[in-house]
Amino acid sequence: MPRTNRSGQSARSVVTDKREAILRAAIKVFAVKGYFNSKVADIASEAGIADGTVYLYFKSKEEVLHSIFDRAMSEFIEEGKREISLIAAPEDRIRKIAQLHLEKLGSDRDMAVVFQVELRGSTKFMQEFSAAGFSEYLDIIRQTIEDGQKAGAFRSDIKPIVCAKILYGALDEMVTNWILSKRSYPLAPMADEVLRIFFGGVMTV
Amino acid sequence: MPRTNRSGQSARSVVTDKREAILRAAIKVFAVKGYFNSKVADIASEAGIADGTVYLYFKSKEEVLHSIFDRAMSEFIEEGKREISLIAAPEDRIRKIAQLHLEKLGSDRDMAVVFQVELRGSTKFMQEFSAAGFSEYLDIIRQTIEDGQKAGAFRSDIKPIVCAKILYGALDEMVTNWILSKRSYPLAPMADEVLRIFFGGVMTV
DNA sequence: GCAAACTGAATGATGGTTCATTCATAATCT
DNA sequence: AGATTATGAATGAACCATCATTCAGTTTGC
Repeated sequence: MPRTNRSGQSARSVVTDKREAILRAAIKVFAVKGYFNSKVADIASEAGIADGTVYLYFKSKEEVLHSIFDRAMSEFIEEGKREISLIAAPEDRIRKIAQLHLEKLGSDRDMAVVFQVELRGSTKFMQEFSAAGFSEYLDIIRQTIEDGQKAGAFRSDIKPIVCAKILYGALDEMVTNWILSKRSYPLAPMADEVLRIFFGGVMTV
Repeated sequence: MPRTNRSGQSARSVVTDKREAILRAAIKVFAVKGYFNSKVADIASEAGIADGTVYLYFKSKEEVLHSIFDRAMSEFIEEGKREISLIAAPEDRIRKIAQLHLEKLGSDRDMAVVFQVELRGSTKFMQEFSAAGFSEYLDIIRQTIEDGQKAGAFRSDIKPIVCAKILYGALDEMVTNWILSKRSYPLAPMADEVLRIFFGGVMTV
């Protein structure tokens, strides 16, 4: 039962709303039960619609999962690029990336679970995701490191791409641990700890 | 058809062999198709036995996956502890851990895929795995860092546990990238690159 | 009143698990 | 030693619960 549009709200926005509702419901259901253990009926029920309605908006259960990734990733990349363009120093850019990464995932636990867990549930998904947004993200980090090397801020005896993977891996592990932790704590502040080691290393000077 | 026991080899070793065969087959099948997309029939076929035989050695498909983790992880931890006990300096111990981590996973791609991908396919598995071996592994790293801090080799303004997660996360990302990469390259040498940054940081001094 | 949106029961494929049966080998008997 | 019986590992066809997907009918919006 589409929401009555008192004003000029057209069918277009209703469609968007329902699509949105299905995606939100799917994120929640996937986060709790896992992709393979989630039934389409679960998603429909969570969204308060009939099973068949899901298929009016998505071709298949798998497409629902894909849509979740695509939307979240392109939003994230877009915001990231925008924020970064406002910052000059590579060092500060890296700091902003780390903060954004942890803020975004730390502010939506269900989404974080889907990203950290479901995305990695099959090499197939990982390959597809990798092709889609992940490699672009990694490349932004890589490029920033490279700029930092040219500017003399970062050591030049390390490969930028390896460096980018290390930072990503460290952040990623913070998120995974945060998800699995029984205790509840804010994720974003971990960025500082990660950066302190990433920038300065663990050895005493 | 049990192998004839010319000597004192009893049924015991036959049982172990077949269990082993099933586990090896499962690792291969899971690595290629993913846990949820693998049929028990696939595993049986790969092992050259009948479907039902799998259930003579394992309670369920899920127990097969669990056994893979348990065995591999306890072997790895055991070997790690042994090797580390021979080394005195915390810095060298960390180096050895990183090398072992990448050597082990780099020497068995199928096993690596199962560990990097299937293990993370559901929060349930992750929780169980976490309880089992992962937290012990992380704790070994943590303890080593702590020793290093006491010995004055590592900075004391960083939490050992966070530090351990960062190292683990970085190594883990190396493995994941190695798995997904189309190119084939040796994984173990990446340890040096990771350690250079982990120890010294990326900033110019 | 008709087109679009929605419903949810029915369908059909899938695949984990079971179990009646087979058969090679070991144990026992003569 | 040879014949007979017992054992239990192995088999694989069949069972049946589980969903993803479909579609004929209903409701809603204009």
